[in-house]
Amino acid sequence: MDDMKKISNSSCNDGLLLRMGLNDNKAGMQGLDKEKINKIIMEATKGSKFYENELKKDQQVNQRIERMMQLKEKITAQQLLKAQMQVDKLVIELERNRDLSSTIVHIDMDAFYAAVEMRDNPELKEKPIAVGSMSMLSTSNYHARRFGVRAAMPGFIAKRLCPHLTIVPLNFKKYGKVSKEVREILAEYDPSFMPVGLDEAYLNITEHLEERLNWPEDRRRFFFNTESTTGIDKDCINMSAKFNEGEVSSSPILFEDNTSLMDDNLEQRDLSVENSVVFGTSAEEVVKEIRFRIEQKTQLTASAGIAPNTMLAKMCSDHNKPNGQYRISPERLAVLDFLKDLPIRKVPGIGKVTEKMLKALGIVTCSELYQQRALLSLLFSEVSWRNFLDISLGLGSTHLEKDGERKSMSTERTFSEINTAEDQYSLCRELCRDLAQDLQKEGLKGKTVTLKLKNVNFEVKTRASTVLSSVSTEEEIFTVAKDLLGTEINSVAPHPLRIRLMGVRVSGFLTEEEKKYQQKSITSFLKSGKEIGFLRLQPEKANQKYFTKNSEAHRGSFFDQKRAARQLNSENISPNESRGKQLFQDDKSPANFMEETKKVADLQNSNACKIFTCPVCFEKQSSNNLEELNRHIDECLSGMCVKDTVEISKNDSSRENTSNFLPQFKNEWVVKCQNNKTDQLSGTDQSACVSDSSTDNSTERFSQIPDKSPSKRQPSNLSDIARKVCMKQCFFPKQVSQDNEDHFDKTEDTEGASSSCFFETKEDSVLVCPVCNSEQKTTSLTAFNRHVDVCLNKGLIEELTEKEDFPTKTYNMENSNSFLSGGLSKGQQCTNPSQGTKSTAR
DNA sequence: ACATTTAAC
DNA sequence: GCCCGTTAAATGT
Repeated sequence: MDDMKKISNSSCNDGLLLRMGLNDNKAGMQGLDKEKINKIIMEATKGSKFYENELKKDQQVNQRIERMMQLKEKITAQQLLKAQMQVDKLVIELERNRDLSSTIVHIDMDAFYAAVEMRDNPELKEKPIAVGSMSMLSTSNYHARRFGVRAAMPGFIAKRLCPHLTIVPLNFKKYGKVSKEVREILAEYDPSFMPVGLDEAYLNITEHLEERLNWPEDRRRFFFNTESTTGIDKDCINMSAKFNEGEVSSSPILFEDNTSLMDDNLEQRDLSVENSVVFGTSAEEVVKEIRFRIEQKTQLTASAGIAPNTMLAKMCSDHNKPNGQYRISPERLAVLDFLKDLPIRKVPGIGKVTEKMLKALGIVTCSELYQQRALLSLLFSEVSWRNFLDISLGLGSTHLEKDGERKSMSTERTFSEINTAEDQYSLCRELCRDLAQDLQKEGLKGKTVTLKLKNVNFEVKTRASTVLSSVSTEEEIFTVAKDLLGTEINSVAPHPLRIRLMGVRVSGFLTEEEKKYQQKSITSFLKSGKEIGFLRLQPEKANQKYFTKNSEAHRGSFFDQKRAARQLNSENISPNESRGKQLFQDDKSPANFMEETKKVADLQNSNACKIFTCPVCFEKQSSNNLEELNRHIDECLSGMCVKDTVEISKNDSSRENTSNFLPQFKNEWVVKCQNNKTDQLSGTDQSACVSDSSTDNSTERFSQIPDKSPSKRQPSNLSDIARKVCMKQCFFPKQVSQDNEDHFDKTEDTEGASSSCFFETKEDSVLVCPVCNSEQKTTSLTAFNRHVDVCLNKGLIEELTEKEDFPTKTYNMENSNSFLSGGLSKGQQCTNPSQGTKSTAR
C-alpha cells in the first residue's frame, strides 16, 4: 500500500509512475506503459483547479530549492572542511553506538483493503479493482496497478486509465475485523508490537527468538487449514500449496530471498505429520511462520522485513512484496550494502519534497546522502541533517516505543462549493458537534481550536486560537471556531468565502492532573460558592477577594472540600472577625462536605439567582446560566492576570512583597501569564514575565532577611490581592497531606481576609503559624512571615520526598530554581510539582 | 504560539 | 464533472 502512495499527486513526476510494474501480464490482462499512463493522467488533470494548485505548490518547492542553492553558493571550502570534521566526529560516535542486537520485523499486508474485498467476493478475483470512491481511492489490486491505478488517485482518473476497473466502497468495519485477527497472531511473538494503521505492524522478536531456541518441535508445528486454502489463487499466492508440494526452499515468491540460504537453508522441514509444517528457530523461520499463520487464518498474504531496526525493517518489507520477505543480517556491512544503491525515496520519512530537494544537490541514493553529509549539515536544520546521517548509516530505533498520548483530534469534510455564511456556520457547528462527540469518547479537553479551510482553488488555510479554559463540548468549540470562521469571512468580504473543505481540530489537551483539577474547577466552585458569595452576602471587599481567589485557580477537590467545610463554619462566624488563631483550630469533618454538596445541588435546582455582580470587574452580570457567568469571571480574571504581571515588573515593591512572602508562587504565576501571553501581552511584557521568573532565586529566600515595613505589605488594590491569591492556590495543593491538611485549610481561610492577619496585625502579638500550628511571638510581621516561609518550604520538601512518582532531587530546594526555569522554558503547561501529588485530588 | 508544509497510512 | 481524512512533526514567522 505504501508505495502506491508515492505516486499520489505526482502526475507531473514521471519518474515515479511505473515503479510497481509486475511484468508478468497475465493472458487477457492488458496493462499500460509508462507514457500512456502519464498522458492519460495529464489529460484528465490538466487545467483543473487542482492541477493549478499543484503547479503553485511546485513553484513554492522550487523557490525553497533556489534559496537552498543560494545558501550553498555562499559556503566556502573552509566552512565545508570544518563541517566535515564535525560531522565525522559524530559519525564515529554513532558508529560506536550502533546497535545490531535487536531483531525488528515489519509486517505489511499486501494490498490490504483490495485483498479483503477480493477474498469476500470471488467475482472480483480476476478483475482490476480499487477500493474507495470516484473521488478518491484507498488502494488497488495488482491487476489494476498494471494500468497505473494507485492509492490516493481519484477514482475518475483511475477509470480513464482502466475503464473496466471495479471500484468497491470502503468497509472499515470489515478491515478492522481482519486486522484484529492478524494482530492476535502478532501478539504471540511480541505482546507489545506496534500496529501502524490497519495493515502494518512492527514487532520486536528479539526475546521471542531467545525463548524459541528451547521450544520443542511441536510448538513450532502448524497445520494447514484445508478449507481456507481451496479458494486461493494457486499460481500466485498460495503458500500452502508450496509447502504441500515440498518446494519450500525453492518457492519463487516466498523463499527467493537470498538470506534464507544463509543460515537455515539446510534445516529439515518436517512434513511427516499430515497437513502440517514445522518452522525453524531463526528469524526468517519465525517470519515465515507468522506469514503462514496469517494466510491460514485470513486467506490474505503479507510481506515482511527483518532487520536490526525499524527503519531498515520497513524498507525490507518493501523489498520483496507482494507476499515475500527479506532480511538484512545484523552486520554493519550487510546494512551498508543494502543501502548502497537504494534511492532515498524508499526511506520512510523521505517524501516527494525532500526527494526533490536532495536531487537538486545531486543526491539520489543513500550512499550519495552519506557522501554529502558535510554539505547537508550546513544547508539543513539540525534535526534534518542528523536524520539524513542516520539514514545513510542505516541507523534507526531498535526498540518499539508505544505511542504516547494523543495530541490532537480533528474532523474535516470535503463538499461541493459552499459560499453562504449561513451554510458555513451551520456546517462549522456540525463539525464541532462531531468533534465534541469524539472528544468526549476519550474524555479529552483541549485549549486550542484550529479551523481549516480549503477554498475552491484548493488553497488551504488554517487558523488557530488558544483559549484559557479548555473546551470539549459542541458549544464551547463552536464559540471559538465561529469566531475564526467569522474572521475569514470578513477578510474576503464583500466577496463570499467559497470553500470546498472545512475542518475543526482541538489540541493542547489537559494533562491527567489538569483534568482532575478541571473536574471541580471554576464551575463547580461557583455552583457552591454562589451560595455564600452571591446570594447571602453583599459583594463586600472580603468576599470579592475570596471569589477572585477561588475562581481563578482551577484547582481541585481540596478547595472544594475546604470551601464546603468553611461555608458551614462561616454561618457561625462572621466574616470580619476571628481570622486569627481561633480560626486555625476549627474542626472540619468530611460529613460537612457531603452536607454542603447537597446544599449546593439544592440551590442549583432552585435557580434562584439571576443577577450577579462580578467580583472582579464589579459589573452586574445578568444571567441564569452559571457557565456563562463563570466564563465572564474567568475572562475578567485573566485580563487582570496580565495587567497585573505588567505591574509586577514595573512596581518593584509589590513584587518584593510577594516574592518575599511566598516566593514559590511567583514562578507559578509567571507560567500562567506565559500561557496567556498571546491573548493579551505584547512582546515586551512577555519578556518582563520571563525575566521576572529567572531572577527569582529561590535559594536566596532562606538567607535573605526581608526588610519590608508592614505598610509596604498592604495590598494596594484588588489585583494585588488576586495575584497573591492566585499564587497561593497554585502552591497549597502540593503541600496538602492527610496530616497537615487542616493547617492549610486555616491558612487558606485566612487568605479570604488575609490582610487582617498578615498585613494589619499589631506588633508584639502572638500568632499561630498556619503551617506548623505553633504559636509564634512576633516582634515584627517580617519575622513572622519569615517563619511561615521557612515552615512552608520545610513542609514542601517533606511532602514531596514522600511522593514516589517524582524524583526527589527535582524538588530539592537547591534545585528548585533550575527545575522551575526548566519548566518555564518548555513553555508547557504548569510544571508545578503539585500536578504530581495525589493528595490534591480526592 | 500560530501558520504552513511535509509525511505517513 | 470528478482529487480523502487524521495525526504528528518540522519549519518558518
